[in-house]
Amino acid sequence: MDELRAVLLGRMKAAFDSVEEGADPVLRPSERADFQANGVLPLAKRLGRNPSEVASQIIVAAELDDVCERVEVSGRGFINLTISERFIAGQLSEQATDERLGVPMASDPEVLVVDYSHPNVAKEMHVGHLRSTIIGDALCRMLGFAGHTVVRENHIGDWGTPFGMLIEHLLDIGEEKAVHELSVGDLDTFYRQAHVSFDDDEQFRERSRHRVVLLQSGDPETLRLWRVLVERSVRYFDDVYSKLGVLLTDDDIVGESFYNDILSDVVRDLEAIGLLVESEGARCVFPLGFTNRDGDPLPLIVQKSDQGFGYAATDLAAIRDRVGRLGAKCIVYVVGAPQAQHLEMCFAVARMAGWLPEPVKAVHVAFGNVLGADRKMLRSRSGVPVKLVDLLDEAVQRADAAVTGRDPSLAHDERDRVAQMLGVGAVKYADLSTERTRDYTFDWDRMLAFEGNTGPYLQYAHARIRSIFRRGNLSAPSSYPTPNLAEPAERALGLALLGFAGAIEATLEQWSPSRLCSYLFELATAFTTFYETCPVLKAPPDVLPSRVLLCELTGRVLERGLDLLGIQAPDQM
RNA sequence: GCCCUCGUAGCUCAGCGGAUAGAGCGCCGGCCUCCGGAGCCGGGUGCGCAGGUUCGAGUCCUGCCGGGGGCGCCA
Repeated sequence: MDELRAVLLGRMKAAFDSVEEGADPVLRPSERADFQANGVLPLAKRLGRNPSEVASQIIVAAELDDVCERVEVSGRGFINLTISERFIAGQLSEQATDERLGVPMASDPEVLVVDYSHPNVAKEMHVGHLRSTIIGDALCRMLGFAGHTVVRENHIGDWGTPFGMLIEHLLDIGEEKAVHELSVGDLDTFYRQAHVSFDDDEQFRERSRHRVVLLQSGDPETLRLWRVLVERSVRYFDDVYSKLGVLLTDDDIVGESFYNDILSDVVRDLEAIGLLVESEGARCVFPLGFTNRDGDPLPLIVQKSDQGFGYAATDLAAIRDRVGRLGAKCIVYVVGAPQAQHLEMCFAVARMAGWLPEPVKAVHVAFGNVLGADRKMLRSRSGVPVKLVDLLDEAVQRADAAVTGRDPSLAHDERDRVAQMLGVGAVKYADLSTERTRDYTFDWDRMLAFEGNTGPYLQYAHARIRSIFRRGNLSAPSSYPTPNLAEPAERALGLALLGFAGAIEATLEQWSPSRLCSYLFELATAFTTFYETCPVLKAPPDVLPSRVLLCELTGRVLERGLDLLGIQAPDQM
């Protein structure tokens, strides 16, 4: 199905081509009409011609009679386009019968690897993991919906020197107690105590170092203890993921340890290519364009002076594996902004080594911090980072309080379910709706508000639609009429509905779920205006089916849109 | 010191080189015999500063100011 914007763009492009091959129409939404083409001015400038004359020529060439009811040149050469009601209505009929709601499948489906969440074994998940996990989740959902093959990879921290300390601590408190602590999700205590011992006890430090050696040399008992830590932690992560409602499963876990066996190959191959340089005892690659504070070349340390492998080695191995074994055409890293330089260096080295050959892309989807009311990194009263589970539990609790009493007809278990959807949805939406590169301030009252650009507002709009269907004893129509858009609110809602595909496209282009959030908010706003001015159940018989269609379609777009963000939409709330 | 990033209304945030820079919250004023008032309509002072590129700059470039981050063996 041809989406409205795509049709317009096609016509305009052809018309611009007829004046100058390849000229960009610069088609944009307009406040003065439905769309405007801004490309005339630069084109006329290049050709040294009169803008309004060029505009007229383009309008004739575009042949928009079946799409637009009004096409006019205004200002110094803008082309304003007003879509005809008939065309909008026709597009809506198509969208309504389309299971994909007008969203086209990608014309060039690719294999994409998305690296996100990556918690550390035996370490608490905090709000820092929240952003990576839900932004990554939303992107995976949208990429999949767009028809791409998405490989989710959860690169958990399951290897490295801290494991000497963690295993020794496990032995000190006893395996049974350790398993218990990890099982009930008390990872903070476990990790902190291990660290305290490491800091205070020279003997413990010595044992830890020795344990690292045992681990790396494959000592069976040490490996068994290591597995206990990993398995227990993974179970805990699963609990959090299930609370959060994200797609990640155990099958997506590709931890750092997965690459152990090929790290030496990475180093060997870098050496064979001649990229490896020994510096201060470490084996490094110096990619061009990176300097340290003295202006000297900055190394990517692949193998440390103690012969251990740095995380750069693991990251390089992962790139090679993802391109080579998985056939990735694009690798997406949903990782905090501070790692920008490290990732760029890894990408640069991988390119030099030929492990990231030209058409293959590597993208850093960076994000900012979650701040508390004091504008600093969100922390609990005691000053430690907030546990993700605590955050989610509180969200559900607050949502439950908000729902209680609002709708007495809800049964208790149903209310619990709704509180779950609202609370978790509110947290996710608050995060996703902020442009990801910015820091954002965490504020319970705002994110759980039922007004404004919030999760609950969108869920509410959806629930109202369902309510109409319940009250009117309506079911989803089996065939769709051509909608009547005589009322301005009907027309505006219709146009908003047709923007769904474009919103998803923009989101993926910029790897920024906030684009889809903005769209859904606009759609919900357009719906509420429609809802206020256009009665549905009490509508005259000739427009009733049309309004039912608009409601039904809006409900589906909202539900699908929220779903692509990883947010559930209850039928009542 | 160098590099990255952010700076938009009282607050929280949108703005893909285009016309008079938009929402939400809060504040003020309207609207309901009406499908869920958790609503709708109206009301406004703002792009950190200074240059530059452009027919046109919140958007691109340079410098400065301010917040955050990074800058060799933690991941």
